Order: sequence, then C-alpha cells, then structure tokens
Amino acid sequence: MSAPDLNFLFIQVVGSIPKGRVSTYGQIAALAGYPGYARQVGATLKNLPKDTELPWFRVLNAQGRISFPENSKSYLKQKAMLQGEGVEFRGDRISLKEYGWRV
DNA sequence: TGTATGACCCCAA
DNA sequence: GTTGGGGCCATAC
Repeated sequence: MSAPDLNFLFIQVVGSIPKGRVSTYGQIAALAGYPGYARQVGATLKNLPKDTELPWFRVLNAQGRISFPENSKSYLKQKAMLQGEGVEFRGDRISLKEYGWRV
C-alpha cells in the first residue's frame, strides 16, 4: 500500500501549486508527509500520462533548475510554460521569489 | 537475493 | 559559484 498512495499524495500536492509559482521535489515530498521521498516524486511525474492536467512543469529541483538537459525537448517546453505563467528565468535558473506558496 | 538506475537532496572542499 | 561524494527510497532487471 505504498505505491498508489504515494502517487496519489504527490499528485495532489503538485496539483495544489498555484499558477505562477514553483516548488521542489523535496518540498513536494515533505508536504505530502514523506520527507526524503524526492526521487519518488520524480518517478511519479515520469509515470504521468502525456495528456495530464497536472502542472508538472512547476516542479523544479533544489537548485531551482529544470531537471532535464538543456538540449532536451521537455526542458524547453517546461521553461516556456513557466515563462508563460510569469515565472522569470535568470539564465537556466529561476528567481527565488517564485518559490513556495501558501495553502 | 543482489545490483543498477532514476524528472533528487545535502554537505564539504 | 562549481564539483564531488554520500545518502535517500522504490522500481527494474
């Protein structure tokens, strides 16, 4: 009873990220009640259907960067989506003010 | 059963 | 600021 539960929890938390804000994998796991499960959050997002409504693009790593290689298609897509929501990039990184949100 | 891998995190040099 | 090593949990082979 772990895999479905964790996926469900992580999906809920990711879905609660407001537009124009971003969070980190570790933060997602901690908010779900499972600190240290950052990698599992990544596994959950990877398993998402391509037509999902979940704002997976609002999840970045602890360095504030997109967890994809720059030449990757997903990287450019995610960056474009975030910029479209008003998230400003400082090179490959984002502004720290975009972090976190209040529930 | 054991090893390798992954959309990760943290600390030290 | 960057780089390297260790730690972390679950899944795949």
